[in-house]
Amino acid sequence: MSDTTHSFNIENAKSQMRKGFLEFPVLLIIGTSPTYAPDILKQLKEANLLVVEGTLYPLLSRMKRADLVSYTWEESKSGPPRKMYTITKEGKDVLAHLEESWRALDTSVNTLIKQYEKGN
Amino acid sequence: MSDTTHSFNIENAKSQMRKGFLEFPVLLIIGTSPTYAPDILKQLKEANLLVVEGTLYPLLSRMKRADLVSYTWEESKSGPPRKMYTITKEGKDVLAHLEESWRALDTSVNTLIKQYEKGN
DNA sequence: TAAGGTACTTTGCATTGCAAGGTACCTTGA
DNA sequence: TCAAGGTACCTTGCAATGCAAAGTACCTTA
Repeated sequence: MSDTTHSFNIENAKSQMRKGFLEFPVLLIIGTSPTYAPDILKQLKEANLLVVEGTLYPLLSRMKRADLVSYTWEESKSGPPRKMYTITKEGKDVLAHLEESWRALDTSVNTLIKQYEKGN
Repeated sequence: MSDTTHSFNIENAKSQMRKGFLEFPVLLIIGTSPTYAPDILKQLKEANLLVVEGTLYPLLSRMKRADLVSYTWEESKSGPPRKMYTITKEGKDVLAHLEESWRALDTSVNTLIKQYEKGN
């Protein structure tokens, strides 16, 4: 019930998968290994999922607010301190649902593509 | 250059793939065979891509405005006339780009998933 | 000819993505 | 030592999407 107050409601994971797509890859990256924003941007870029600061920072804030991730400040040898993000237990649960939704979407779309190509 | 005036600019097909995802499956459906809105809704539902009228109709209008689809009125034996949508030449071109973007996205995400699962 | 089904449209809101601009910390080298 | 440049984080304002809900209009049929 308390889930309805924020946007990471598991029940509409499928809807979320379409509306706000980026939380999925970002959560995957943080889930793989704790990181901070500029590194996430770099990884997204390497994966050909271009995202910019103005998109990522608000997204991270939302995920923090929804308790999908947590962060600790960590000193750097080359500049100001970094917010190192780590996935939470709840984040892992949501991630599992997002992954399921992704696979369903993947299957659906690829089916539509096959139908399209069958007709030339 | 005139492409920048509407939202189906091929150059940001990749960005579009994330922001407005639905145009891709809808264009696939219309491209496979001419149809009208309620039938598109039915096909999307069968593909587990739930969409509602309030989303689909404006999307169809946008695609019409961008010349990705055209329509003709067609009489029905069970109610008011229908707007039968057909994909245009330009629509097929855009669809090819969207498909390419989709495959890239598909690969990227599945790579991130594998990396995540490798670390447990 | 009224009732109900089918089809299309519009309005208003919440949310996302992004460009652009801003703040603050830290290192380095002149 | 302190200015310059790099790194990191944050915010604001706009355009666009997704959706619920309400509305219009056509057509069949009982």
